[in-house]
Formats: sequence, structure tokens, C-alpha cells
Amino acid sequence: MSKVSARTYSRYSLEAITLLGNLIRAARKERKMTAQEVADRAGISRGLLQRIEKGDPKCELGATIEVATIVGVKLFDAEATTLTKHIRQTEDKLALLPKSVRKKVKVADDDF
Amino acid sequence: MSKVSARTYSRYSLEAITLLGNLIRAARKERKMTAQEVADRAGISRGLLQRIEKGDPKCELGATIEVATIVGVKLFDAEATTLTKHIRQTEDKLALLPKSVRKKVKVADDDF
DNA sequence: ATACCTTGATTCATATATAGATCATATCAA
DNA sequence: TTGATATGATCTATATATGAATCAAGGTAT
Repeated sequence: MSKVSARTYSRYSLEAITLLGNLIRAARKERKMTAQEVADRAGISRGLLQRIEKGDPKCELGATIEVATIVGVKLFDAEATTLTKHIRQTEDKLALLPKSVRKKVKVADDDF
Repeated sequence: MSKVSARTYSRYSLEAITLLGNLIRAARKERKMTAQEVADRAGISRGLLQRIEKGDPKCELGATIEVATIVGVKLFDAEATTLTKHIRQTEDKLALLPKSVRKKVKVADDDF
């Protein structure tokens, strides 16, 4: 009695992750880097790199992004400095939005 | 006696993850969705969503992407169908690349 | 052809992320 | 203001991802 219900992912999510893995593997080979090399640089095991390139959703976000960065695949096509600006912008934007979302109180007839 | 050395991340990676988290939170609020709502839809706990939005690298890649998808933040600005095409393209590209990368055999004088 | 290297796949022990609950604080609607 | 609710933070038990080792198969260079 342990596993109850596995986590599910949308089609888009799975495809996006698969594509990311493929891009990583392609980029690694274009740069003629060994799987072991990249793994070492990223500070992860070769086995984990295999799963990342294979498109396994159950990997650390950080490890995946790190690997992508190492082989030159960027999520956000921007320099680190530009990224910082974007971060500030989104933070400013967040400051303007309401702090907490408030759901409508059910009145009489409801949704659907 | 257990923890030896924590995993490290490049500046770019950390910033990219932070930005992704911010974008997710901003998108969620713009759509006036509760943290609990999004968490339920993604099949994760509210606590995990908090960490994702906070930019914690130690989260499941799948959970993160799923949440991003739900609130409308796309890694790859493309439809699912387009994504499939991209996947095929990268697969074809991979088929052309050498199956395994071969490192130069050390000759006489070496690197550094 | 042959030896070496890279990769893919498995297995197991262990470190660790996650779910769930709880509490405090802040924020919104009335 | 006041009542209700969303959010942030923290803690524990448990499920699970990861590292490491190993084996087999395939690819590459000589």
C-alpha cells in the first residue's frame, strides 16, 4: 500500500521536455562533448544526464537547466545581464498586481 | 556524516529559473487563479507551487513545466503540433550526427 | 580486424524532494 | 472594522530521484 496515483503531464509539457532533451543532446554532440564530460561539468551523474536527454520529466529543474546552459541551449534567449533586467521587470509587474487573488463568493446560481 | 557537497548552479541557470518562477506567478495572478487552484490542476501541493514560483532549482522539471503550461507560460513559443515537428527535426538532426563522440587520444605534450 | 571508448540499460542504497498539516500574517470584500 | 480567505513559512513522514557500479552492445580510430 503505497503508490496511489502517479503524476500526470499534459501533452504540451511532455513534448516541450522531450524537445528540450533532444536539443541538449544535439548541442552536446555538435560541440563534440562526451556525456561524461558534460555530466562532470554539471556536477551530476552520467545516468542523470541520460534521463535528461531522454526527456524524463522527473529530473531536477536545476540540473536540467544547468546542463542546457553548459551545452549552449538557452531557455530564454538572453544574456545573464538581460535576464536580470527581465527579472526586475517581472518583479515590478508583480508589485502592481493584487497581493492575493480573491475568488468570487458564490451568490445564487453558480458556474457552468 | 552524510552531506558532502551540495550541487552548484551557474549564474545564468539560477537567473533563468528565477525568471521562470516570476513569470509563472505573474501569469497566475493575471489570470486571477489561486495558488491552490493551480496546484490542484497540476496535481501538486501548494507548497511545491510556492517553491516553483520562488525559483527553487530543486523541483521536478515536469511539475514546473506543467505549472507553466497551465498558467500560459510557454518555454517554446509554439503549438503542440509545431513542437512535434521540432522534435522530429531534432531527431533527424541527431541521426546525422556521429553516434558517439570520440575524444582525441593524448599525443605527446598535452593540454594546459 | 581489433582494441578502446562511448553509450544505453539495470540494479541497489541512500539522500532528498514532496505531500500534508499546521500556524501566523496579510489582504481583500462587505 | 470585521470576517473570510490567500499566502508564506515550517515541520515530519514517506515516496522517490539520484549516484555509483556493472554489464552489454555499438561505434570509432588505428
